[in-house]
Amino acid sequence: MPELPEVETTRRGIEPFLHNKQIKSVQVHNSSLRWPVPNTITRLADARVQHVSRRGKYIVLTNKLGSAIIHLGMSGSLRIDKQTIPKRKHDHVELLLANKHVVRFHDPRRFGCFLWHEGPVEEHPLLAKLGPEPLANQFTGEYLFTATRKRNVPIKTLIMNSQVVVGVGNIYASEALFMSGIRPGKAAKRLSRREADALCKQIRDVLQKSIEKGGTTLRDFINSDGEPGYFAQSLFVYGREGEPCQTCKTPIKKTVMAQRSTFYCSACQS
DNA sequence: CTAAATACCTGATGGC
DNA sequence: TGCCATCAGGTATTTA
Repeated sequence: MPELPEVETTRRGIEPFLHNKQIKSVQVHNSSLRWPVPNTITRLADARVQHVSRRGKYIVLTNKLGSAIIHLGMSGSLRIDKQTIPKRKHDHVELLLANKHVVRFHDPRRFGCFLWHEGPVEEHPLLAKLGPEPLANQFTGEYLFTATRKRNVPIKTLIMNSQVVVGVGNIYASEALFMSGIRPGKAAKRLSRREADALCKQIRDVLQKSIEKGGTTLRDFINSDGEPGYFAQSLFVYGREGEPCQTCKTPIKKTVMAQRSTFYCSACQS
């Protein structure tokens, strides 16, 4: 599921149920996620949740003892259920709340994680080396231009590198490059300053607009209210191989880059 | 240092 | 209907 807009949509969905709330208990049904869920995760229930935050695609739940670091991987979701609703297959972790609700972490492929860290969460190894947030002021055309210098990787691969900028996943990488008129396979170091400016702006715009619309739905994304999102219909190139470009009618091409499907218009993008 | 390959896992889909 | 191959929104880690 998760591109950054879905993660932010999820964060906003669970925040009202967790902010300043006391979790009654943490129940781990299957600890074999990408890394084992530690036994210390129960400390999440030992003090009120002070913050429900996000860094890149990581959702962070913080109390005075430490932080839960949650990632949804490829197929994960967090949702709010009534405790009377039976948990489903692949509901690996549950946070039982006082008000008869439960937060359920669901992840069929188990590429996600649910870790516990004590001390400043930004110092956790998974977070320490992350690049800027795409919607933060530090993410500028100048920054992106500098980051592309001497880099021979395809620009699509570069913008998906979380050490350069966080939160740009496979869907929105293709979309932002289309909106910028830049071919995904172009070597990063060949970008002009003007192209870097445009790409920065389009990354910000596509993510911001998607967050506003509540996230893209593909396959099994369920937002925290249990309702699917509804943004897939406004993608321009992703998943549209062979369909006419909405700008020039040229059929959209599909290629593979760093083992990921990549879509672009050979006429509009250079 | 960079870049590419590999690893983790289940489920949906399409061809035969 | 069943079986098999292929693909899927992520990213840390290993290898070159």
